[in-house]
Amino acid sequence: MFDVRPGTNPDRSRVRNRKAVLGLINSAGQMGRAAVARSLGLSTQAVSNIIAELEVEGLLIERGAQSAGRGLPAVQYGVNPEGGVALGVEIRPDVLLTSLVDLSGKPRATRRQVLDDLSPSRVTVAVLKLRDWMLKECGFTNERLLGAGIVMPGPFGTTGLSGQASDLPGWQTVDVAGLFSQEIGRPVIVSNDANAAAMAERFSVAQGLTDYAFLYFGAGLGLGLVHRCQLVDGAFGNAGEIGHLPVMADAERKPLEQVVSRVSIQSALAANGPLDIEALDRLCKAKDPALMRWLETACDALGQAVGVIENLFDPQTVILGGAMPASILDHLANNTPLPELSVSNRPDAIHPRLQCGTSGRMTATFGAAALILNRAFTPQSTAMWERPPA
Amino acid sequence: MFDVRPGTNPDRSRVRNRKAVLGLINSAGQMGRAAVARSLGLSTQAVSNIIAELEVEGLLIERGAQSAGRGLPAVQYGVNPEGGVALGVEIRPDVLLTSLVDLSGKPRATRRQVLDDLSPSRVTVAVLKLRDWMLKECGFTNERLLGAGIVMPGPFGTTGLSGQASDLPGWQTVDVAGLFSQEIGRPVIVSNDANAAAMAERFSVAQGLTDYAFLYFGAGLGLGLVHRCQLVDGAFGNAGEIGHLPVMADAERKPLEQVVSRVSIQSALAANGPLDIEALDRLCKAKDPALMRWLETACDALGQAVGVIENLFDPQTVILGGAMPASILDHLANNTPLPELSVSNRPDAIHPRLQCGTSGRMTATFGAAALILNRAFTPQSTAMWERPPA
DNA sequence: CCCGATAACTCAACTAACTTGAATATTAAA
DNA sequence: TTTAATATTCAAGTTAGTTGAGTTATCGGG
Repeated sequence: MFDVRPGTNPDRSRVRNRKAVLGLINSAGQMGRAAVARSLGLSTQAVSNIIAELEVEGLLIERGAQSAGRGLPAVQYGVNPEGGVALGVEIRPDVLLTSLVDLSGKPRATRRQVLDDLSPSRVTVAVLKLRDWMLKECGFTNERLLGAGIVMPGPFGTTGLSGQASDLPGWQTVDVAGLFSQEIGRPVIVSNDANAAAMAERFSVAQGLTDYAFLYFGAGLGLGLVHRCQLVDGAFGNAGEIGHLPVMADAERKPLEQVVSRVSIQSALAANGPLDIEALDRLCKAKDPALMRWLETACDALGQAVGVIENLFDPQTVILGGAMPASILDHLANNTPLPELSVSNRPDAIHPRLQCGTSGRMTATFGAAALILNRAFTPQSTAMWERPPA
Repeated sequence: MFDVRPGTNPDRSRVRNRKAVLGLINSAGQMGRAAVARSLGLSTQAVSNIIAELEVEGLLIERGAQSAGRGLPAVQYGVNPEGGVALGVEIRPDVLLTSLVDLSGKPRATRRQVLDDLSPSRVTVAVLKLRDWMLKECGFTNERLLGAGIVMPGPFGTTGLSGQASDLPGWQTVDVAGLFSQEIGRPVIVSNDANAAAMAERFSVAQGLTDYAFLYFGAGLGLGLVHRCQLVDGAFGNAGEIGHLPVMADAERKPLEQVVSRVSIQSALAANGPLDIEALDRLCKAKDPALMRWLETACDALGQAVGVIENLFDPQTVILGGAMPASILDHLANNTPLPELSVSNRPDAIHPRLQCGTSGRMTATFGAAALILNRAFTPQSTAMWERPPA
């Protein structure tokens, strides 16, 4: 499951340091060699060598010198968006979504393909084809592909939450990461939609944050937790199943998902027939009374959930995103009553307690790619989580 | 706050590898050089050098050769309990508790000192004195002291939960870690009681586990989260404030702490006057009716809380511990109804969903020391969580 | 009972990656 | 104009891990 080798040798040191340099420059926008060296606790020379290497490989580009006070102006380097791309794959019961995201976190291509047969073999074939199309369309060679992130409906393995409609038939016993990495020939990371979407925020709203929670509107409602720049996904990859959190709504105790989710909007607005994101956006902007009523109970329930997340996890901020119109997310972020009895209710807070992130249908698909980008920018946590041989 | 240098150089490599070797051998009990090398992905030679070094320093001891099939029997090494000690300090509003814990996680000495003046200066003086006494009593030289863990009532900083009785006056603005590490001249880690107690379990019930949650009975009820062998303590060190989690009890919505905590026992058994752990133990063993009633509602509420923890963090297990008699913790662990709608409700589960850990008054004090032991056994997570210079 | 396969371990030479210190270049402040 | 400060590079030096050959001890098969 975890192929991390806790031991460090020269090779692995270099890999780590390269990631550290890239990640630092990425989150700072641009930096000079000396500044990077100070920040990482390495010698200027070491950083200089690494940066030279990364520049030759096209991962960094020079951005001219910048004078800051006395002394020789430092030559600035920034991450080259063209330096690499990550493939994002989202497998849903009804559809296969893919995207290509460049090193700066910007989506370059997206694909949406309805599949009648979602068997692993058919999906891998489709993904390979889509990868080639998108790479060609964006003018990237195959060598520039850093890896693929795969998003699938959780929970993984058989749990007390299994057997739902969102489960993919025929995938339960498959080693998904192994399958795809064999086919694609690149590193593959598998996760659920909320975790992936949370990672995507590292390239937008959560840039520079180390600890945050991401509430994701997908089929239901999911939670992605980021601690010290790394996903907290649980022992079996199923952390963040917040949909079943009991909240009070209409003087009743209900699962959060039943009050705050697209399904719950749909049932609140049943009279309008099936609604897609654009339709919801229009209704929100028109202040549709039924939607406003839904928003009121949703805000109230969301406030309770945010309180639980804050007190259990103590994040810098909680971010809302996913398959919802930005107008509704905005309303939720701005009108949710946040509990006073919370560790996050701090007078000296720098970040808002609740804010909006990326919205839209493709959020998790981009997030899938972000799993790979994050890997390129973050030295592996090397805590010893491998079991000693029996 | 985090003084981690993400960059790796030969020196830091060695430090990491030493910790990896120690940690691996610690969790396995004993191992040979070759097995360690395989597990860490290092060459036998590298491990051999490191083990030789650790043996000279007294951190490892030879445990004889063990033949396993064909081939030269591997010389086994185990962690030498005498190799080092960690100082655990627990500062409470009413009392100062200290302990000395050896490398195997076994407490060697404990002290309980009532202080009328809890100012930082008085406490540091007292701690230094207690450290010297305990070191002398156990026959350890000062060089063998690995560091000190400090446990204080949370939450840290001013939050929406501040201003409670458990707050320590005069400590809010103090850099506690800096203060103590200056005085003691060793690494210092500061945390809250639940987090520390969770770390202590790595040396008993949670040995070999990578992901677990620990419910700690202290002044209230706290939660310690361990993910990939590392504490998840939140952006400001305040994660795990589970006491305010709303649960249903007696058909009402109440904070968990009001139903499951020592204070709540005390008010349920008000007729008996003030009760200490031993008194509670006697009542439990005598099946006192009032206590049994309390246990019933507590179990019910606990089940709800465990459900939330499981679905949000997906741990391998949830452990109960702290300032309660083992009899009560046992009852809770065995009689709590665990929700079926949980990702932890898996037919193929290896670990019990809920179990007992260390109980007693000193749990968190031992845990404080465990913070340091854990540091000695776990290579620092080197994710890049340092902010780039502004 | 002996011999060969197997595995742990060590020695010595080798290599990769980072560090150090001197030299050079460029800028701002005195 | 001089001086201090800073970035950068060059070249030599250091540390730690790797490699491959050789040694030793055990098991198991003939």
